[in-house]
Amino acid sequence: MGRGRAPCCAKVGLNKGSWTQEEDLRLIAYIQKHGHGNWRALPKLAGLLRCGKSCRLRWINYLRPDIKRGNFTKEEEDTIINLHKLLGNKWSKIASCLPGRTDNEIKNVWNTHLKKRLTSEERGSMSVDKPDDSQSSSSSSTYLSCYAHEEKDDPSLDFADLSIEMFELPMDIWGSPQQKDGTGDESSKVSPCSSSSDAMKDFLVTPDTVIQLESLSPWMEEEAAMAELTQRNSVEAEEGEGKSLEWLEYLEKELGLCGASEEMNQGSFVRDAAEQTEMEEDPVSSYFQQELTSTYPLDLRLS
DNA sequence: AATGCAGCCAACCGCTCATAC
DNA sequence: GGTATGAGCGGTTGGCTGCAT
Repeated sequence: MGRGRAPCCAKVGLNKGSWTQEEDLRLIAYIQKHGHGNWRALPKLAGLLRCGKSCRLRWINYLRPDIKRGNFTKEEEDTIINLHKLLGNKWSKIASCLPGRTDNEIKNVWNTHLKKRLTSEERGSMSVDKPDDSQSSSSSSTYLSCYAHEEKDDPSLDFADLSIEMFELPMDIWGSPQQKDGTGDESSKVSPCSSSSDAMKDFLVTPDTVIQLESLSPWMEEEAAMAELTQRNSVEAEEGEGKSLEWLEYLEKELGLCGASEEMNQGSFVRDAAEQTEMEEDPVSSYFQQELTSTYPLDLRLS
């Protein structure tokens, strides 16, 4: 084990750098339809000139429906700091304690804000607890809240609702695109290669997305035809809502959020005895038991 | 208005881990 | 048990953006 390995794919002729809106759409559309059983094969099947790794990263860090965008709350920052004390640079583990946040995001926040904040605090500037964080830690200028959620500073954010709402967005794309955000996005310009934030924003907001999708790869046309057939043959296919729920369940499974929404709905997180025991031995769970027991829907799968 | 600089974030790279054969 | 492969993780970096001069 652990011998390292050859690159996940021949990188010749593959795109690198920022993802375009079209690439995002392809990826989302493909995963929405087929899931991501095999990352390595996915780009080819989806008609993407990317390596599987890149697709995975893009999905996990940006396109996943349950990504919580926006500023980190004070609570989240504190959680990160405390967990970092316990775990060190185990970003994925820390991320697993912060629903909707990715390891990459947390790592960035740590490196850019929290580390500095801690350093300055350690220097004895404790008395000057400047709300500098609010500006720095969030980098609000570039942190696009592309889903146009009002930021809830409440860490007990309704994760289930968030999941469902976000998850439904792509479905809208296929059917009736809606403007999720009532604010009316003035910046509806498509920036072809930018910053993914823009791509995503456009993807979500622009009502013309369906047209854009129609112009995508051949497989999508085939898929459309197949879908039509399926629609005739399957009652279930006509149940958009049912499909949505299935997809949500699938996504939750895939993303390890299994049962999160149910649990949230029930207002309690029931774990079996084994898990409980495991958690008790775990510094992270100890932390949460002490500090945040009822706050976050934990999905601690610490190895 | 132009330029330089610093901050920030998305994406890449290289490695390890997990698992199937 | 050894090997091949897929997936995941953490560190690093490229480039965009905003601010200061």
